[in-house]
Amino acid sequence: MKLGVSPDTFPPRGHEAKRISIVDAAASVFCREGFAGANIDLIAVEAGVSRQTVYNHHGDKEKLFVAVVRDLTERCNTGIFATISTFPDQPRDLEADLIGFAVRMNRNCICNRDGKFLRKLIQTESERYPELFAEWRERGPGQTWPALAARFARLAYGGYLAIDDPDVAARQFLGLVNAELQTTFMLGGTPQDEEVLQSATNGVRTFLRAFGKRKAAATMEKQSMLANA
Amino acid sequence: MKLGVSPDTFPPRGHEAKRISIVDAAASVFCREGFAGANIDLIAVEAGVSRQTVYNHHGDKEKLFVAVVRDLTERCNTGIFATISTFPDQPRDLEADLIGFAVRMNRNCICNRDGKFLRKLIQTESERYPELFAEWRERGPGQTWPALAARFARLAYGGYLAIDDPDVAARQFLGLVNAELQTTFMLGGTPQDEEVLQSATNGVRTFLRAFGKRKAAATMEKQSMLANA
DNA sequence: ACAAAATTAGACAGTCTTGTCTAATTCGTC
DNA sequence: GACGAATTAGACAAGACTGTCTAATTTTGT
Repeated sequence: MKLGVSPDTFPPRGHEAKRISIVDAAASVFCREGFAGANIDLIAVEAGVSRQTVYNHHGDKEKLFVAVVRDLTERCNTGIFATISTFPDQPRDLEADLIGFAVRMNRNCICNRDGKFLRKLIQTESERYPELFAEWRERGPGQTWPALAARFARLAYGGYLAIDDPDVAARQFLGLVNAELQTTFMLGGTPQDEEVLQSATNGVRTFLRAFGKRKAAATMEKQSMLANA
Repeated sequence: MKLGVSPDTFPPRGHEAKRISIVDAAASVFCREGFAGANIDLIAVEAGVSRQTVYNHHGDKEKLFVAVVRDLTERCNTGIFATISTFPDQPRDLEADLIGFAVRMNRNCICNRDGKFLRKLIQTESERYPELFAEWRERGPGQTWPALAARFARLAYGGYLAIDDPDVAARQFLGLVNAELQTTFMLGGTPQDEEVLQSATNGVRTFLRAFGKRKAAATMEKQSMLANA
């Protein structure tokens, strides 16, 4: 039932541990019930602390909500940048490497607990906290899209892809790679590994049909490497 | 503030008019506040009826919610099928026609009032009403995706596109065409006409680079000639 | 082991909401 | 115009939740 840090039977020890446990439980409850439906008592129980401790740490429900979104944004950003750092700059097998990257992106950033929660909170409550989610937009997509676009630009510069606008290409890449998961995402579900792989494979193939250079560069490089060996 | 049918100052006349007015107001309030936060009094005021009338028509909050989702699903489906019927089966200018279709799809089905509301309700409350949204999945995407895929299949059969799997192509088409609107959608916003057109244009161009026949064939021929040289 | 700080359980007032009920009023239709 | 059905305003009980307070207990640092 409870995900992550704190089973109720083992109350978290230490000030910081409690803070994290509260934020985690709050994320879960806010997601399930929405801001209005979220019950502080339930959050407290789920975090394994008393209600008063929740108030001691975070003031009131609204401040707690803000803390949750900030925390999730930060953690998701970390994950996304970590994943972007695994982007195949010098691909051995472009198709396979891009599929692998797409799958990692999905599993580690979009389908994991933090990603699901943050996405749902954004969708659900963005109109109630415009400033908060404007902040998210800057620190989240505002940082990650350019980072990803830069990697595609490098791939194009290296002769692996024929791309006009790396920003557009980056967005289209993710759009393609997630094309078959949209309904599942809408319903808040988590796709099976198999579906993720399938969608990524189809997406990358289409992406390469549009932007690939017919493997000429890669093939020739591989051949020259073989020749050198 | 209020969209659509009933300004409070002109109470809706007639039984059916009231029912519609209530469902419309409820859709709006459920979206803004979430199920738990939605206030029946507010729905009544916004619908221009008394609270008791809401209960007379729909029983209780939960039944009202179900009625809202069913109504929105129905109306959205109608709109989507109407738009699909404008799909360019015998395109004059394939790129322009597909862009036009994509823009219509966005404006009439995704960005309009019903589309926005239904999407938000699905995202927000699907976990609370699994059966209801399973029903939506069947009657909505379950009907519309095959219909769209069939049009792409016809286009391929007519020699305009080189498509392996029309279902995949249909999903990738929408994924591409909306690729640049994702963040706006997440935040519940409505993109400007200009952004919709931009995203559709970029998306269709990429789609045709991947699946277009004449150009693709020509390009591939040129590339293979270069590779052979 | 001791003192300060943090945490706990529980009570509490105040507020809000849902769904029902009633009596008065308005609407649609003949 | 008159009758029955629909609608309205308002009161109401029952329940839920937030945020505060207190007194007792536990944890932490020294």
